[in-house]
Amino acid sequence: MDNRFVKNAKVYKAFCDENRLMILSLLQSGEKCACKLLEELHIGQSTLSHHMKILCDSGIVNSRREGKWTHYSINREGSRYAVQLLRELTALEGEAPDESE
Amino acid sequence: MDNRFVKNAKVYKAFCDENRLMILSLLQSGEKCACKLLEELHIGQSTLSHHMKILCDSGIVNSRREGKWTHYSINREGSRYAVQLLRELTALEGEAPDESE
DNA sequence: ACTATATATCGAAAGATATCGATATGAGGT
DNA sequence: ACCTCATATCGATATCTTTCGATATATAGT
Repeated sequence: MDNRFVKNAKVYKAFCDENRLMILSLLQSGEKCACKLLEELHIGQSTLSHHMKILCDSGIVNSRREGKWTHYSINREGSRYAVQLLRELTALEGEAPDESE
Repeated sequence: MDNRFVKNAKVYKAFCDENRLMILSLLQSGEKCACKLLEELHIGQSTLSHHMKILCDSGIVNSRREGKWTHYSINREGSRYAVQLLRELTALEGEAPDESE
């Protein structure tokens, strides 16, 4: 299997779990530390940490350590890449990849 | 958990498996029947059927029965929705959701 | 009605992921 | 040095996903 497919699949792992979508929606209002996210979600601390790792690995979320806290935010660069790649994945040949739509 | 998150997560299940990305890339050159897809992939027939079900359920792929054959194609409507939703999921509040970028 | 072909569904096994509680790490304060 | 708090990692378990081979369904041709 083309390794590119494996790598690209990983990007969308970020979006195929409902807890991670919830986390992303919480980050839309801006950077938040893990403890703040934890308050809003009904999951354990180690579970959150696991999801944050997947979100960061997929390039969709940034983490920033500041003292004891880890602050998370949506990564603009990674998000743009995910959107652009999705356009390409669903484009038809000969079509401009979904720019105008 | 907000049911919307569960539903949206399902859309991106289409993209988080390398075989399904491979299938999508095969469909970019146009509609193909299952048997044609099967030739190109190193998976069993029942496995392909399983992946096609997930792709159809996520709204990214259309199926069209014609006699013995089932023809699959990329669903423009569903793809546009997935791209647009991804923009919204990764947008920051107060920002136009990634239109200009 | 029988046969062949394409696809879907079923049931089992293997693998991956989500979840938890416990423990480890790391940073700050006392 | 010790303690506390925030987060990460570990190990176990439960659940979900992928995969397969076998079987069922559906269609077309004989």
